[in-house]
Order: sequence, then C-alpha cells, then structure tokens
Amino acid sequence: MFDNQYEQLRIEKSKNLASIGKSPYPHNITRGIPTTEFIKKYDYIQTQENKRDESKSEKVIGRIKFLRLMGKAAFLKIEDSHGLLQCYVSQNALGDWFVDVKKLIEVGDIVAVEGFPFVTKTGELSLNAKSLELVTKSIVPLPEKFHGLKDIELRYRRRYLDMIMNQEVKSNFIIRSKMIKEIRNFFDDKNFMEVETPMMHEIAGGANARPFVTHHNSLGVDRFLRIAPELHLKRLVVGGMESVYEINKNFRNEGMDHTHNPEFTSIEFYQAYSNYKDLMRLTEELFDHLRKKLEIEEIIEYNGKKVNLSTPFKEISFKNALIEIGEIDANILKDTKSIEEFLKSKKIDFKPGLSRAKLYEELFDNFVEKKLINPTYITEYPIEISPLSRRDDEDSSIAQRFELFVAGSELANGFNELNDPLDQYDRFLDQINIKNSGDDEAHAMDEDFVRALGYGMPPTAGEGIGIDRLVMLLTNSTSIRDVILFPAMKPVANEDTIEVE
RNA sequence: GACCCGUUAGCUCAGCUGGUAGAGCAUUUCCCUUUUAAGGAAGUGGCCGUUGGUUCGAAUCCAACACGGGUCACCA
Repeated sequence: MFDNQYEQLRIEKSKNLASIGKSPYPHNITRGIPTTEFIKKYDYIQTQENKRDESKSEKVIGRIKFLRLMGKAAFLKIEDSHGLLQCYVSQNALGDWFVDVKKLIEVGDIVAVEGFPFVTKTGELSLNAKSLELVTKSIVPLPEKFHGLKDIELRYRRRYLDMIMNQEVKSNFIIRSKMIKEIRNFFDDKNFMEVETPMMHEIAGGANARPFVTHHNSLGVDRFLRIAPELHLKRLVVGGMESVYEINKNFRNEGMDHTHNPEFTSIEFYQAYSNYKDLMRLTEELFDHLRKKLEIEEIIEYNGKKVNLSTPFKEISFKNALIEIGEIDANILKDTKSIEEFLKSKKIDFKPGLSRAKLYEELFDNFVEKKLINPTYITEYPIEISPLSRRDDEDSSIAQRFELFVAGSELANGFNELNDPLDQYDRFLDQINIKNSGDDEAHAMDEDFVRALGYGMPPTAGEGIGIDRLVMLLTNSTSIRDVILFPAMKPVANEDTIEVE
C-alpha cells in the first residue's frame, strides 16, 4: 500500500510537515466562504481603479487543482464543492513558511487560504493570501491536470477520484437526489406513508428473479436479499396502512449490463380503494411534478431520440400493441403453433413448449418494446405472466395491469392487487409447477403472505417504478453506472495483497 | 452467453511489416514576485494486463485467461 515512488515522496513531505509542527491532518478547521460566493461578493473589484480591496478579508478552503510556482510567489487554484478560485501567495506575505509551502504543499492537498480580493494583470478575480494553512495532506497524486481521468473503469471503481477530477459527474447525482426528494414530497403530499420493510427475506418473493443468499449465524438459517418489497407492503395494507410507499434497494442475482445493476433502487407504492387506472393518472401527475420541480423540458433527448413526456401518456392493450406496433398479423396470434413458426421465421430463439402467454411476451420483447419511445402504457396483460395481479372481471385470462414504457424500456409496472387468498394460493401453486419445470425465476410459495390475504386486504392498486432507469431517462444517461454512485464491478486481482511474514 | 474493440510510466497517449521502450503532463534538483495546461535548464520513473506458444529474438505474431467498453441475446 502506498509503495509507489510518488506516494513515498508525498509521505516524506507529510512527515516533514509534522516535524515542523504542521499537522498533515489537523481537525480544528472552521469553514470560510464558498469559492463561488467569493467571486460573486467581490465582483465589484473589477470596476475599481486599483483592482484590490485590502480592507476585506475572507477565508476559502479547497483542494489545490493547479499550482504555478514562480520563485518567491505562486498562484494556486483551489476547488471546493462549488467551483474554483485562484489564490496568490507570496514570500512577502507568508515569510519563512513560504519556503516550506513551496517544498511541502502540492496539487491535491486541501488548504485554507485567507486574504483580500484583488484582480490580477490578466483580469482574474483572485484571493491575495495573507495566510495559508494545510487542512489535509494528499499522499496519492492526482491524475494529469489537462486530460484528467478518462479511463471509464477507473472512474467507476474510484468514484471519489472521478468526482475530484470530473466536476460534471456530480450533476447526475444532484438530479438523482432532487428527484428522490421530489418523489417523496409528491407521495407525502398525497398522504402516503413511507415505510421500510426487510431487506433479508425468508422467502424472496414479489418478482421473477433469482435472489442473493446470505446466512444468519445466530439463527443458523439462510436468508435471501429481497428481490422486491411487494409482499411486505401488501401485508401492511392488510394491517391497515391504506397508502404506503417504500423507496429502497432490491437485489437480483442476475447478469450486469448497461441497464442492470445487481442492486437497484425502486419505489413501490400501494393505495387501497383505488385501481390501476387511478395509478396511471397518478403516475402522469408524478411525471408532471418531477418535470416542473426539476425544470425538465416536455420534449427531452434520450440516446439521440426525442422523447415527448407530455401527459396523458398513450395507452394500448398488450395484444393490440403486438398487432399495431409490432406489426404482427392478428391471425398469427391465434395459436401457439403459428407464433412459433413466426418466431422461427424471424430467427428468434425461444424455449420449446412455451405457453401462448409466454410466446406473446417473446413477441412483445422482440417487436414492440424498443418501438415504445414516447411514454406508453401497455394494458391487459395475460394473467399467466402476472401472478400477483387481479383478474379482469370480464376476461379471466387478462390481468388488470399496466406497464409504462419510455425510450424503449420498462419504467413502471402497476396493477390491481390480487386480494383473493384462494386464487393467490393457486397462482403460487402454478408458479411452483413452472419452477419445477425448470424456470428458477418463478415465484416461491409464501404461505404467510397468503394467510395475510386471508384476513382480508381491501381492494388495492400498487405500482413499482425503477428509480435508476428514471434517472437515466431524465439525465440522458445510457449506462446505469452513470446514475449509481458505486456501481457493481467485478473484483480485480489485487496487487496490494497483504503478505504475512 | 456470443461477437467486436481495448489494456504500454502516477495520468493522457504514441510505438508501422518482430530487432529489446517513447512523448506530454506529473515528479526530483536548479532559476523565476501577476501566472492561466505559466516559462527555462537538467534528471528519475516501465513485469508493455496474466500465462503459455511461435521465433535466434515478442509490447508487436498466435492461443487461453482476467478486467473494461460496445453490439446482440438472456432477464425485469
């Protein structure tokens, strides 16, 4: 660790500072004013004749990003979370300490500078330092000042360094933070209650996905990291929380790519005595709210495509989407055999023996999903691929469900919750059969959940929205890694493995 | 999982048809009190991702593997 030649040199400097009574890591530091405020506050100096105001004194703290030494004076640019400020330090002002500063303070260190505002010959408003104190010594050198850190892998693995070197990466995360805050405000204003349900589940349910397994030592049992909060949130509706939501992580033990991180954030919300149509309207309202609060245009660009976010969103049934958007002949949809022939003619691989609903899903994924650019609700899903949603009263093969697609991918999934405990029990049994026939992502039986429904869950509609995908859409990010601060990465062979002598 | 591309100094990158490693920045020493990627002079710095193979000789050619990026597939 820290055995690189440059790091060794910096550690030497750090020790030298300590030896002359300058702690490399002092902790009695008080904040000054932000760099941007300094620039705003003293803008008037530009208009003054002597271009300086020695009667003023300000303290600014930041990391040294540029350092230009010139014998008995130096310019340094320091950066805080707001921006950059140029400071001028000289031997006249600092005395003997300046000699040590020249030798021991360098780019990457965090310093506190105090002095008066002035404008340099080249016209830049700067701080003329009367004092400079080390705040934190940096012993790992920063990447090159001009090209910065470009290596995408390093940027994800060392996000802190990415943030130091690339100020703009923070903007996505600022938008993300604001967005989540506004989602909370939106639901709180509608009298929803925010809750936290377990991350460690006895039975991982609520979605079709493989879970991560962990172990509880004192109980001596394995636990699953949750794949969805759904079944717990519905238990809360049974218990009397008529409007609840949870914004939190889910974990799915599946492949990673630019739209999938093994841990991701979603919001799920449930509202008793409302139906999925109400939630479709609520979702539109939420989009309008976010656009307004985050000042996002009605028409945004995502991955080179124009996306019109104006409400209400388009709405089309699952089957009609196959015919009208997927441009699949309605006759093909009539039986499994002709669908299979159609898929083969399009050279699409599929597992043999799929049901018609599963084949529909195949068709949807291949011919419809990517064409759904402007927000579109797909409704009337086959019941078989909707094991937790209520059947339609007129057509029992159809679920009272919708999914929202934007820019070619799914963003939200909502439906009238199945509250018939016997039907739910049978659907779990069906899922178990599906699981036994090889689909290890089918649901497991959750008897406690069925029991909860047995006590009576009021008619309820629920919905989940993928937060990461939503941030991607609103920040025009094509990789989920650009909206997750510390995205999952494969471990890399560690050269610094500690050797035991 | 398949295919394509990448991996060379701390960082950003050159390195042709094989002949034994380069630049800029950073860093070290020196000069320099208004610079803007400051400037000038002289240095230091490399398991060329890993492991094999071909060859008199490999950063370079071949293979496998690792990690990353992209496209597709799978998956919500």
